[in-house]
Amino acid sequence: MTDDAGARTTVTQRAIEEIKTRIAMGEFTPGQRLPTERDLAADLGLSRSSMREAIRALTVMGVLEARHGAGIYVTQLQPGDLLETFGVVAEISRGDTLLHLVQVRKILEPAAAAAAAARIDDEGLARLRAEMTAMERGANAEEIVGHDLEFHRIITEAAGNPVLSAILGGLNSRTFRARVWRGYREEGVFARTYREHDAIYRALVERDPDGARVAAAVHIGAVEEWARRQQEEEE
Amino acid sequence: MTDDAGARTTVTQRAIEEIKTRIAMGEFTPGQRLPTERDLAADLGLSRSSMREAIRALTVMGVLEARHGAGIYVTQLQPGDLLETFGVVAEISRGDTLLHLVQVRKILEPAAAAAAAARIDDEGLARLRAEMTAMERGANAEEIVGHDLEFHRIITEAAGNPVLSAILGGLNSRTFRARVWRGYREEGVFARTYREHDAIYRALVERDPDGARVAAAVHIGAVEEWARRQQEEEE
DNA sequence: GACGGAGAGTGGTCGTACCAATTTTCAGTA
DNA sequence: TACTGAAAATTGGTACGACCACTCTCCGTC
Repeated sequence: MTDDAGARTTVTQRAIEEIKTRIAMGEFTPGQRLPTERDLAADLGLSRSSMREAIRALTVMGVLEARHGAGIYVTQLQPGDLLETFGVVAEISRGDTLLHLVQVRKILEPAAAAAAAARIDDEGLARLRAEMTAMERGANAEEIVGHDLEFHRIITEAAGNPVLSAILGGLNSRTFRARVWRGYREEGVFARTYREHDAIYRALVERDPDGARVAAAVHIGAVEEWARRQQEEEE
Repeated sequence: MTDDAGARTTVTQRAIEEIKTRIAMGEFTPGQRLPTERDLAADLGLSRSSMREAIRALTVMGVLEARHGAGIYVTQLQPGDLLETFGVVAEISRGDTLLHLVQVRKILEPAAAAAAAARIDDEGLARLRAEMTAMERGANAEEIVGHDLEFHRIITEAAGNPVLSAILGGLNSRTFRARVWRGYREEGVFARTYREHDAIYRALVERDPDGARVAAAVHIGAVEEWARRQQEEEE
């Protein structure tokens, strides 16, 4: 406040950057309990209120976790933590961005399916089978969405890249998924989806990366068609 | 505080969700000025301090922007806004996650290069040429890093998908890039990088999507080798 | 009409008091 | 001595009020 470093910034933003830097430099490590809010505020030279704002920001970013009465902890800093807010883009976007988002999925999901074809174990395959069955039996859209999500999540996990999982997890948020299912008004869409899931599943069973890649691309292609229609309706 | 919805949450978190919902439902629109902090707090039934924490969180998420003395605004909600914190994963990660991050780039950058081959205009090509020249003339690592980043950014922009641009923007953060360049200790690495950039550039000039895809994959493959060595050294 | 200054409004910061959840300490009992 | 339960202390969460720093609007003057 007395001294501005040329750029107009806030003490809270400075505290955010300082904590991030200390983490990046290894001074604060994954899972570590930090000093108390009060001590951090004193250490970094700002009020407790402003420090709380910084902590809230870092919490939302997945860097810190506040436990009421117990202290402030650095998260494990896993991609799942750090990309927690990634889903907001899927929740909020419409029109153009929705389409662009699906097009990114069209790049990533075939690659994930190909990697999964090489790596998925028998338990993973059994769980995929179970999700497909549960989807068939689904009583309502919400249940179907849940199993649809789980089907994709199992494949993505099997690909073995947590960054990829976190990104696809965000792109595949429940809210977004429910929008897609609600947007499917034509008859026969469930049957087609089931067939597409089955094609992916069979390629995984055969350990056929290219087959899985193509099947996933066809499947996402249908979602892309939907998103393109959404975009056109909004114009 | 008087009424908990089963799950233990905070009034601040509730306010965050409420604002997000109002945006997703179209009640608050891109670029709109929101009611004042004081009014929002009264409207949502919490204190101004807690409301400020919520606003800070939404600001860091790229959903809102606070202008000192002028009010709180909804951002344009573009992918570049909403994925602003995406870069934290690149800034903080090391070891395994660094490698996984590069592997995601290895999926996305070839796809971006292929799309760019179909779409880039003459101006884009000229700018790529200029960045390659500037990189050759770079006086120090920082300058080289800047032009390296810009080279990749031009290609990604030319692909025409803002979600993809934002993701690769985050994966390609300056901090991360500087780490890679600092990690390059062998001789000849600059020359190889230049050759790889040139191969990408030539494929773009030829409007050859597959050529661009392969050239980009080779280029990222080298970064992957570096990340793999980083991981092994840390074990 | 243009410019400058004053006042009002609004975000940013600080400090204090108190509440809500967790952890630690202490006393009592077996 | 060890264990348990209650009380005290600690720590995050919330609210409030005062004041500072910045922006915007309005009004007066040239």
